[in-house]
Amino acid sequence: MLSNQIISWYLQNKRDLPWRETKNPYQIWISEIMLQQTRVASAIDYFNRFLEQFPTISDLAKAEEQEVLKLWQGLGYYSRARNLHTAAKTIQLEYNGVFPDSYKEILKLKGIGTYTAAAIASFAFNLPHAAVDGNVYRVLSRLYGINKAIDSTEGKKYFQAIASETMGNAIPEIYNQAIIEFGALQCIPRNPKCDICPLLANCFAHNNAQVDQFPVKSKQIKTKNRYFYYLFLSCKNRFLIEKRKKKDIWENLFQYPLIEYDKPISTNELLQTSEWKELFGNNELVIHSVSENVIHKLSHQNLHTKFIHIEMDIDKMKYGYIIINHSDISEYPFPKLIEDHLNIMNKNNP
DNA sequence: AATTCGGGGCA
DNA sequence: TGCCCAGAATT
Repeated sequence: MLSNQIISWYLQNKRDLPWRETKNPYQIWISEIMLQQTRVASAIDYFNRFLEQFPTISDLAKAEEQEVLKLWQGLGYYSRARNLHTAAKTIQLEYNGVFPDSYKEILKLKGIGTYTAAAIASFAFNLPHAAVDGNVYRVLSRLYGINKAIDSTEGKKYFQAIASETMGNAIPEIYNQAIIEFGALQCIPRNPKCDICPLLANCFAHNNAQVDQFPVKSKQIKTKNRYFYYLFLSCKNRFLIEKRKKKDIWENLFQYPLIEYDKPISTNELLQTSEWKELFGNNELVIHSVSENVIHKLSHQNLHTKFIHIEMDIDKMKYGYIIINHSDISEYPFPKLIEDHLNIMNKNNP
């Protein structure tokens, strides 16, 4: 039986991962959120730090969002951290602090979709729900030669049904881990290890020399270019930041005052913009330096960025910005782009 | 149904 | 460089 073959492979090849040492639904929940669109290797340190600072649901629910985001700094997809915090407060209020133990209730929580609900339900409570993630799409599509697009509504529904069938009566908590691990280590995206695959004889993709044709995706990503001019306004050990509040990248993270333009412009042109004039008025300032163009690449955006280092009396800046000391950086969550610049400034001026 | 949300690893 | 990663929410 297929599920037994996969489980057998798993028991011989599985990795030791911190979230596999617990049945605590809270800890499993944290791991699953962190692992959304994120590699295992990237998540491990974040997982350990997070549980050290927030050992229980109650600790997380009582925290400030800013603390949660700070722990998430660098991991990306920050709505995960905001939703995690929201859901912790929901569990505290509506479930008396006890993590819900049914798929239906788990699915209601903010930031938990069908995959994560099935994962938690099976890993923590051994409930029979097939968890279908990117690994499972890849394994099943190759095994059965399924050419339905995994990013279409029809495809998702179809794969969910096939996944449930394939799971059969296998032990959910083990089977789900097994097929996911199989996809992560054995049936990997490029150059899968078919030469040592236990499912080789029954694999449609391999038997038809189409391993690189699965899974099928319909949409393709297109990237936009944005042009950021970050103003590093410093005076001795202090500088200005602001909180990003719009529904855009990095919501509720902090950054330097920003002038964004729809096309690249020179520093001289920047000085003529209405944004610049609005910002500084007649204040005296000295442009200490202008950085090289830093291209920060996100999945859907290329951020062409320059850091303008300006020395001035920052107490004369208009209301709306936060003046912080360099020693207080650890209290504010910053995007990687800003974090990198802060590290450079810190290295040059310790 | 299509778009948007980070950042890193790898051939 | 392009693709993908233990996806979900929003439009």
